[in-house]
Amino acid sequence: MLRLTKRAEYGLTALVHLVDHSGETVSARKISEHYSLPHRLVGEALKDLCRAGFLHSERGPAGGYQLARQPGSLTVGEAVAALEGAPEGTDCEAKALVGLGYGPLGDLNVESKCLIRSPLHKIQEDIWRQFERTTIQELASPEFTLLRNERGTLQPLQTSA
Amino acid sequence: MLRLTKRAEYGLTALVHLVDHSGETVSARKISEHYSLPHRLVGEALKDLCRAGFLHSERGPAGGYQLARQPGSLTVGEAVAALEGAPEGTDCEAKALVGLGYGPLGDLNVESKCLIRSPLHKIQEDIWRQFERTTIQELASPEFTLLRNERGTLQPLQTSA
DNA sequence: CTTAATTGGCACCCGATTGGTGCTAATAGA
DNA sequence: TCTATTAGCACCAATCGGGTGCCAATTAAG
Repeated sequence: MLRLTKRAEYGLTALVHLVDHSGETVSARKISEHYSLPHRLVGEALKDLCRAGFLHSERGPAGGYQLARQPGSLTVGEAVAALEGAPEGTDCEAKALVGLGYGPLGDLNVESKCLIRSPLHKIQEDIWRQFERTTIQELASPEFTLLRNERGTLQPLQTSA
Repeated sequence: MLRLTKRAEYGLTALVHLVDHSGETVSARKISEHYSLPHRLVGEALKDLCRAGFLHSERGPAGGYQLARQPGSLTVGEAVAALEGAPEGTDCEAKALVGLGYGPLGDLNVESKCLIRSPLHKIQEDIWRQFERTTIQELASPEFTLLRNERGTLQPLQTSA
């Protein structure tokens, strides 16, 4: 539960590989063979990342993919969103709309249920904030992450907040 | 993606209701009707929570459920674990074991893939830490949560760390 | 020019998971 | 006795995710 899809896992793995091989043009087959993953799915994930503009692609026998952005500026959140789609709002939001009169169910006091919405929504937001705070640079070089951990795992970055 | 199951959603909703009606014995049917949810599934969720020891149950026409623990000491993580099962480790862990020689695939350099494991695992742990830091008391009374937010959303609790 | 290896873009299948229900006990109040 | 509840399953149907098939477009190498 609360797990990432294989598509996201493969995509992040490929991103890490591309970070470790910056400048090279690496094919989906190379990546899949290197990590012993189904090469077709790795290809699909790479297509997603390419469609999102995170990668450059070249066709042909010497083709492959290359990072189009700096590893430190591409976040896990962006990548996961491109690989799995944007986080869907809880359907409780829809019911909140119903409670506000946008639906056919008027007299049900559904709104009281949605007392639960905001805290759960907050948790979801915290999760995503975590994703958006982690860059693929940190994925590729764990020591980078370890440094940040010494300062406090969940500490907000001082620049923004 | 990264969503909770309906079972967990209904269970948390029921817990919030029981917090708001502390001392009363409320039946699954009452809760389901109040929030217009499928009463059988609400019942299943309540059974789970009861099996986990979070609720007291009484049978018979006047039966129902009651909180067995203080709302401030029952965390969302505990409830979700009881409703959805414990968080399964990434199968990348299994592959890490393979990389260490516990499996039939020896020469694949799978371990390099698992460079991605620790950061992703860390993210998963952060998510769970978030769940275990949030109590159903906070779910039931959002203003409680708001107070905590003013002190910094992701700040570790000072008691433990 | 031909061939091969790649990306691009779908459609599709199959197995697992999930939402939801049926059924039958056990309990207990009216 | 009757009824409304919890307890514990088994089961079904729909959705979703992992994975594959297929074909077109591109491009390097022969």
